[in-house]
Amino acid sequence: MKSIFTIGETAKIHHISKQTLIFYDKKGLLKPAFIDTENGYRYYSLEEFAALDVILFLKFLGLPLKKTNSYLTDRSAEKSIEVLKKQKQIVERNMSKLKAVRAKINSSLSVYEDYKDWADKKGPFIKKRKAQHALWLAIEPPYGDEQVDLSLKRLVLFVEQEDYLADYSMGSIIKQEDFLSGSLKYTKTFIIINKAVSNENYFKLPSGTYATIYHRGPYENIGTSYAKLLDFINAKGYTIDGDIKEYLMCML
Amino acid sequence: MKSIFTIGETAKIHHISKQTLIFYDKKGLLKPAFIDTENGYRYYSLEEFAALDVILFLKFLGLPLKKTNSYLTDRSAEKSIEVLKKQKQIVERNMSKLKAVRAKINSSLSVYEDYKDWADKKGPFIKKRKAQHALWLAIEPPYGDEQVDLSLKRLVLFVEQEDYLADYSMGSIIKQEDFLSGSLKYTKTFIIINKAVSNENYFKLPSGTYATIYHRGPYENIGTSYAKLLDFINAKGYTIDGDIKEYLMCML
DNA sequence: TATAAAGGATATAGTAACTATAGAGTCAAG
DNA sequence: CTTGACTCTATAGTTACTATATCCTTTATA
Repeated sequence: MKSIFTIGETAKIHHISKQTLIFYDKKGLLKPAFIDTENGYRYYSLEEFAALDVILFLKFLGLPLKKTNSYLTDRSAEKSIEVLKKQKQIVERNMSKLKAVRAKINSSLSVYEDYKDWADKKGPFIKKRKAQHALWLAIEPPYGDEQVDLSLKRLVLFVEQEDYLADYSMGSIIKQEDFLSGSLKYTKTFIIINKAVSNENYFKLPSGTYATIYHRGPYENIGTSYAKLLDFINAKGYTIDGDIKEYLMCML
Repeated sequence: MKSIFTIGETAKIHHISKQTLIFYDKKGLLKPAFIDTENGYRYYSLEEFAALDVILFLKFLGLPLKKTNSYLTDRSAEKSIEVLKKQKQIVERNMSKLKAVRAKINSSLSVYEDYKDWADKKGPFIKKRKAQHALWLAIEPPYGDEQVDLSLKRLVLFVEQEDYLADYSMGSIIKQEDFLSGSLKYTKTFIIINKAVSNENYFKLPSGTYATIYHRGPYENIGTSYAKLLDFINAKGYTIDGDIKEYLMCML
């Protein structure tokens, strides 16, 4: 049994271009079953199909062609099993990466939907929020913009090599008493991470009901937004539980 | 708040090279927040981090940089949501592709493990097999090698554009009565697919107990393997139920 | 304050894995 | 026997970096 296929058929069946097959031939990755000595036409058989399947498969997994080549040079059941097992691991890794990405998309989406919903209302509103994991860092006196910046930068650099950074969702914290007295003094910064970690600077942003306002425009005017928020809270007769968190939001 | 980071810090944090950042700058994909006019040093802020995150994210999803660029040129919550939703689809698609790949790996692995287990015994053996989906095609008289080839080729070409091709697991069928009378006449070919399809040529290879032998070496000697198989069946007093399936096996 | 290492800049060339195009020969159907 | 689909080789172009060389700037240490 040795069904033969032309280069065009082979390409079509595997959804690749003829040039790619010629390219693989030149690279020694996949030689045709034989070449017609008269006209130089390439002919492929089912054996090459199986090999090509492996090549495209490894390609899908992001393996460089050189490695694929070395895999294919000595073929045996043992080698095949080894390769397949390795691929299995890669697939699992990609799977979990994709899952993480999906989670990230969903969380980003909810933030944006949320923002879009409330953007036009401009005023403060009440929103139930899920608990979030975070790391905090103290801001040094005199609690000015520069100190806030430095603290945020340190936080980012700190979580740098860890893979638990959810996204660049971060901000600063104003103590409840300062907020109530109208003084907007930032004493801590925080950054949202994707899981609880054992670190003395870890804290959990509790789930609950949050009074929220979005501020847009020059940062100097942040005071007016906070004034509105305080008015809103007082008007509704709410009691504040915990410190005030100001999120930094960057458009995509 | 505008923490600034050097190119080195930015690269390190995002696990990419400085050159890549310079490259993105040149391509207009990601300009630094500002450039020091004195020394030409690039400085990045958290806003660029968010954008870079998106870039790397879309890159992970295999989006070409040009498209990423066009996405980033007009930023808005609406646009972000649109992009995120599109990405979500891509992620889902990749997920299901990976799942299919995993299934394929597992099935291939079981075939190879199976083969390895029995390869050295050389003789026939009994094996429980799961049900499989397949498509068959008639072989035209005089049922010679050439006709088998043509039939197999037709099968492959037939399932070409469908995405239900499990792998190139295929072969030919000998009728039970022909096998018992010692005449190895192939009357049908088949190809394994990954699901049931509504096609008149679809059939299900039932789960059950199969007497099996692996044949290696020149194809002309296949007769001796079949003889061994028949002896084995007779010696054990088994009754054959259904026709004989000969699988074509290609090493990876 | 001098100096060396670390980090920054530009510019150019090279790489992987194709893709596109040109120019010419081959095959198969009507 | 022609026409159109298919094949060949060869070369150039593309994408997204990566490597290398050469030089300038900043910063930590002697």
